[in-house]
Amino acid sequence: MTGSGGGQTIDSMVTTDLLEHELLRGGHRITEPRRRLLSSIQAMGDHFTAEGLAAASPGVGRATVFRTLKLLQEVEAVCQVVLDDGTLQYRLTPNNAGHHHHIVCSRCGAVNDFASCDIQGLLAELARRTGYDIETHRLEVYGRCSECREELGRA
Amino acid sequence: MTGSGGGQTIDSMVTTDLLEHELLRGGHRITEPRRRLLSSIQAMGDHFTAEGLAAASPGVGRATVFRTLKLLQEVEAVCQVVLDDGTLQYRLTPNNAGHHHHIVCSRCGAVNDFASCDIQGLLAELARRTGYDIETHRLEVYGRCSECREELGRA
DNA sequence: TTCTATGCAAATGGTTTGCAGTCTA
DNA sequence: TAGACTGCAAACCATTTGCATAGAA
Repeated sequence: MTGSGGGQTIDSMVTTDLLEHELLRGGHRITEPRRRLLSSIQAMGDHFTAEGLAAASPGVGRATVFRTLKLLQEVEAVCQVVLDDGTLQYRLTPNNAGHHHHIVCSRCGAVNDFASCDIQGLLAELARRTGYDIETHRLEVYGRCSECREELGRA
Repeated sequence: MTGSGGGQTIDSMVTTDLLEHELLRGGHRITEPRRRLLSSIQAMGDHFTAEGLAAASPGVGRATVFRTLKLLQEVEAVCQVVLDDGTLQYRLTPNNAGHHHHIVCSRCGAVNDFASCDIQGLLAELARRTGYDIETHRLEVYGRCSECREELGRA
């Protein structure tokens, strides 16, 4: 269950391997606690909190959780998701995708990504109007995922 | 200096009055500490931090700063700005504008608003593709304001 | 063996809460 | 006067840091 072979889907195996690979590429070591964290991360699916990750990885110190999380961010293996209420969640970066955004379910917390950045036009005009040299942007979309909509509809 | 008459511009006076008005409309009282905070807020211009507001309002307790800040947010008189690094800033809501976004200078921290939400098309397609019922979104743009660009260019 | 990574616990930064006293409407 | 508001200090929560130890290369 915690190993990297088990009954996992090919996707999750690849994901874990990718994570380890990213760490190695960044010049970091693959240690037991890190392996456990990576495993927990992919077991938790599309989104997780630092707190949840710590809870799902007993025996791993809190500091290590945060240190590893920061490492994974540097290596761009995971990214932060800003929730509606300002809370932070984390998410596996999809296939090392570079720039992308999140659409978050405000009920169940599910996170999906989208890369289509049709705001380039908007940004260009914004740059023209404000005189800014635009570097980046942060776009998070909030709503109800289809599952939650169904559940609510039934209730 | 702390009063509402002083050498202030008409704009800032109006702003302060608007703030007081919003508080009243929300069923809240206008007290001395609050008056001081409102005054500090408009004196600080387009953006400020809780910390800065507290510093600019000596004699007003930290708790009151945060309580008032929360109040002003509820009344939609000020809004939060998420900085590049995840830090929070606050900003006067421009003319009670409803939905709007921020463009933040990553060097000097200046904040400007823009309301042009040309992402409706993007959001619509996103809704279609993901099955989400989209409620809101958060868009923050980061870059260098024209002044900072000039300064850097000169250096 | 060397140097990175870990765990613990204490420190931190930012924000919130409890409470008795103060002030506004 | 009644109840909202305040200041203080303590409580909180999430994250970070110091340090001695354990582990990977």
